[in-house]
Amino acid sequence: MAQNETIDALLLENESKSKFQKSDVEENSVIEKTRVADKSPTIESGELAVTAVSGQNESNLMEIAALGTVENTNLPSDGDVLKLDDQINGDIVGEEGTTTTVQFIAVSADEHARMVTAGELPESVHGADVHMQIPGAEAQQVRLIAVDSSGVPVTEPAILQAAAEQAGIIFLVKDENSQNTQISIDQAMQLSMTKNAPVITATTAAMVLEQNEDAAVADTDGNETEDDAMETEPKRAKLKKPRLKLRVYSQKDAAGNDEIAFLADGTLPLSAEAEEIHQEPKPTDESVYEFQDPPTGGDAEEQGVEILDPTMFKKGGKRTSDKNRDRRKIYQCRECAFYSHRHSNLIRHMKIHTDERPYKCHLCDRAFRTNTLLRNHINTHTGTKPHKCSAEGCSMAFVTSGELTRHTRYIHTHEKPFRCTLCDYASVEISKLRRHFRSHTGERPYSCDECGKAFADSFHLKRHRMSHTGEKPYECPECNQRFTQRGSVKMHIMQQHTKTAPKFKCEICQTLLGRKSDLNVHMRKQHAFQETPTQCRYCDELFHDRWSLMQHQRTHRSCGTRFKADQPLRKRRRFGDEADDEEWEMEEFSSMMLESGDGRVTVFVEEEEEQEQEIVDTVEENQLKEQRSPKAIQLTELEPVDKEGLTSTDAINVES
DNA sequence: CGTCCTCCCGCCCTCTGCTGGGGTGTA
DNA sequence: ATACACCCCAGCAGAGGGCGGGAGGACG
Ligand SMILES: [Zn+2]
Ligand SMILES: [Zn+2]
Ligand SMILES: [Zn+2]
Ligand SMILES: [Zn+2]
Ligand SMILES: [Zn+2]
Repeated sequence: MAQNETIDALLLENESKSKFQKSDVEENSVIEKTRVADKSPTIESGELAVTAVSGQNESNLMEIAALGTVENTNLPSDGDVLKLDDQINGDIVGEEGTTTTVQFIAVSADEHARMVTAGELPESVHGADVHMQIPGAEAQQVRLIAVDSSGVPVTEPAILQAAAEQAGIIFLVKDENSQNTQISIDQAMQLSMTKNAPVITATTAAMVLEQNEDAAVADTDGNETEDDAMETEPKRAKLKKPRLKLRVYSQKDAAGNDEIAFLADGTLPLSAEAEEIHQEPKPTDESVYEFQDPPTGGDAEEQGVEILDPTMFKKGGKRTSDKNRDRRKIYQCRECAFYSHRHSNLIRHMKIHTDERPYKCHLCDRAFRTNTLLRNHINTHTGTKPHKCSAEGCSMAFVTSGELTRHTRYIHTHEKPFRCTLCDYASVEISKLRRHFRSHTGERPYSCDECGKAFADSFHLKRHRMSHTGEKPYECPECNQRFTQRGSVKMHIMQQHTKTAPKFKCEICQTLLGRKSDLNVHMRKQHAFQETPTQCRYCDELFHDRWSLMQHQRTHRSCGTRFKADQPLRKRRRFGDEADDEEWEMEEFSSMMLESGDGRVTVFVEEEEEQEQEIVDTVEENQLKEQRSPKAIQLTELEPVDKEGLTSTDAINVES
């Protein structure tokens, strides 16, 4: 890679140690710094932070180095960390650790060719041709290459996939329903080599490694307290999953400007510049999105472990604040993967493995592990909420400052630091982004133990379970009928008792329906354009939608076979200039249009021309409009019209 | 240590939209 | 008389907003 290029890296740590991410505030600092540096904006998805920077290279080469580091360290064999590594390398833990670093490089096809020509890459390194969606940057078609730290191609699918997952890169192809389907990196590479390869989108995903039934990470203590007994399985499992962390750092460039750069983990020789960077010590913070400027710390390698006492391990510090890699002791819990470099924090942590709750509330029978928790709890009894919202007209107050900050973002500033890389969604909290992202990936971590149906959200599962128990928690105060969801009883009251439910009118046939979704069904059933027309059972006429056909046939019955011009005012738009195939019989319309004689027909026809091909599309457009602007909803509360009394004039008026 | 602050998971809520059986009008 | 059509409506799921409270980092 050329010098002076800014290289973005996704530095990844496999943190199975229950370290948590930084706050939204820290998150913001990333974004802000990025802007200060006048670089591309940074967007994070899930726990992954990616920074796209074009760098000083005037070519439009986009280089993104993503490191998925898979390493074994000489941890004790009963340490329950780095299970993923065990799985991948199959190495015996306890021996000198081995490290497999998979480097993903996104280059243009041209650059790829150049690298091969220049001997920087073996010819055999093939990549995945993907549409790379990097937040804040325009998506680019790139070739994603996977090599190890020596530049040797990595081909083992399991390692590739694990590294891609660690790096938080996911690959999506559109299925026949235009839905994104996630594929493995190996599949992406295979697909890329085929003729007529589909468009593969590579993007970044929230990463929480699913260890699934890996017994090694299963909860080992079984010491859940009564208070915790209601915790669900997913929660328990999740707590023990290895967590992947990503850091993005900045440094000053030669000119002293902020520059997004990366810190590698000491294993990857990317360039001279990169070497220099990752010799810098890493920050001392656990933040995923920590944005240090300049970098102040570096990951020290995992050090040897020596037993401090029977209840804890000690091993080398994973971070230092010292360029010389001063080795700080860390104290590891023997019950779980937690460790800390403060003994006192470990002691405090150990309380979660026992039922010890020395701090008892004198107002109720709850007890807590720490005094702070007790105090916060007592505040809920007394209503003491020291952190008051200062926004005008807002009387909310909170027990903690963090709650206030969050409230302010939700209600007042609408600041949403967490943005989806695949759509416009943004959220105040990262957990919401994770949840949202599952709607892109289709991931459904919460499954019903009764029927196996899986859900993307824990609440969905809980709500679903009621369908098995037959539980109907909500009751209509008027008629005592019971319902499964609150929304249902609300609707019931509006429709049955207060009669305040809005009506939705079909603009084609004036039918009034009680719900928008019923209108949708009506449109699909009655007014959807059918490619193959149906012939009137009494004459030769052909119709492309059911309602028109039925209306027409009605005229035969009421008036013999005499034609009557109460035809539907639906005319199929022409596809391009094709004037043939199954056009509406315009002659019949023209008499009717002349009848109206006020020019409105012309307007009607023109509007129809502007609309998309099919009536179905029209309906969908209307729905979109409604979503954008509630005022556009046709919420008429008119008296129901007599369906049989429709005339062509009525239908025309709908358009006005 | 005690404490403050940060960070996170998960709970609960609403709004929204689809589905399919029931009931009723109609041909 | 009866089969059919179709709106009505509860059931139920998808998505997102807002908050409570527990655990951990760091510091005095
Ligand atoms: Zn407020
Ligand atoms: Zn999205
Ligand atoms: Zn179920
Ligand atoms: Zn009622
Ligand atoms: Zn209609």
